[in-house]
Amino acid sequence: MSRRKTDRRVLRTRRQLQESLMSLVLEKGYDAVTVEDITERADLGRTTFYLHYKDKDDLLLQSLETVYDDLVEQIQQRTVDEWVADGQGPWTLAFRHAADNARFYQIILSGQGGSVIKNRVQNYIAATAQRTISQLTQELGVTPSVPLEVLSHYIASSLLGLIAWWLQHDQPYTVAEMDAYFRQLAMQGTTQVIGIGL
Amino acid sequence: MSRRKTDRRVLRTRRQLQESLMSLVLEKGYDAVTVEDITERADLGRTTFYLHYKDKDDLLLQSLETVYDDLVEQIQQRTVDEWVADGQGPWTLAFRHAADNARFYQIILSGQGGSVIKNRVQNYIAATAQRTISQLTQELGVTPSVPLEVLSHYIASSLLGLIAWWLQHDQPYTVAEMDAYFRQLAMQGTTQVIGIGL
DNA sequence: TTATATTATGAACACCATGTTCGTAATTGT
DNA sequence: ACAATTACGAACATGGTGTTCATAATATAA
Repeated sequence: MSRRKTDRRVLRTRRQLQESLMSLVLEKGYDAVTVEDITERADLGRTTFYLHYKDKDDLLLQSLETVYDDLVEQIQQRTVDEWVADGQGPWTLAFRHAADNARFYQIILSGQGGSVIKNRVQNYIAATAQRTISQLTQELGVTPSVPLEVLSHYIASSLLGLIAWWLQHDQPYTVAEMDAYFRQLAMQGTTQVIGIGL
Repeated sequence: MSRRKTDRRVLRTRRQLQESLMSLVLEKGYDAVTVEDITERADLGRTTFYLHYKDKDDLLLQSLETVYDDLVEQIQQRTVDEWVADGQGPWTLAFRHAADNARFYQIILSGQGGSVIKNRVQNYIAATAQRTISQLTQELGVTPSVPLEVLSHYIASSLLGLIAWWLQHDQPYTVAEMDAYFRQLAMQGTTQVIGIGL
């Protein structure tokens, strides 16, 4: 007993299902993919799918969590001081990651993709942002004039919104440009960006 | 001949379908509503639905357009000077409109609601913002340091994102507070909001 | 290696929503 | 009143979902 998740079959099955979904999304879009499509490509019985996941959304969300583990590590490895020193922010990595998996996010973020997905990703970003900002303000001993939650969700939605727009228009600007634009908008505000004095 | 859309039956049918959808969404959510639900409540044959709309999304989108006509008029009736003079922006109306139809947008914007809906609304806001900003910069004779499209989509996504968060958390702040927060964030930027000098 | 528990299988099933067809009835504008 | 349009409803084909169950395959622990 107490043989938790060591069973090779389980790991193998889940990995195949995740890979199958990813590749199918790139070919047919998200909505068009059926559970049977997935299991067929994975060389598994359709019944097996429901042995591991509740539905298609469930599979995608768990897959994304796996994917994000890399990103989270990258972000958390750098200290706040380093971000400030670089004059960059965690969003640089976000733009890069999005560009690397452009076709995938183009579909997922289009809204065509699963219904709840985009919101989940946004909440994830917001939570990360909140942690970072909270840490930053404590180190500097300052107090934001806007509730932390409002602040973090503002950043998360604008960042994800820009990324979605950027990808859907086939990246009309480089990663560096988008990073610069976002930095100006988020940090200095639209007033200065537009060119109005104060 | 040339009796375009004057037929009472057509107008009556479409109005009933729209009203039925709206009320059903408030009761069951968006996904849970079926075409039969709609036609049943509207006292119409299911076949009739397909005589007017392609599917559920089609009906919702056309309904929203109707709803937005009011909002657009309100916004366009005020000149840029008036907005600047007030120290407000069109977003004030957006927060108010959202609050007035809170339960509806709570569902629609949750992502649970139709897949493409949220994106459409966002694009609509972005387009409106772009028109407004374009007009503003021409009057003032300034040139933004960020492409207009980037700017407008930044504003649109952050505004809609904040509204969505605000509604999903049952409006933890007043309209006035949210308006003030958004104004600070959008215009002055996060740097000043957080409390970092420059 | 053997025993036992776990997992994969595939056929079958019930279910439900979708979108279309077609002949008929009702209503409308002229 | 007449011709055109629209609403009707029953029927049908389609297709995906999620579940059940008996059976086979496979992994783990002893």
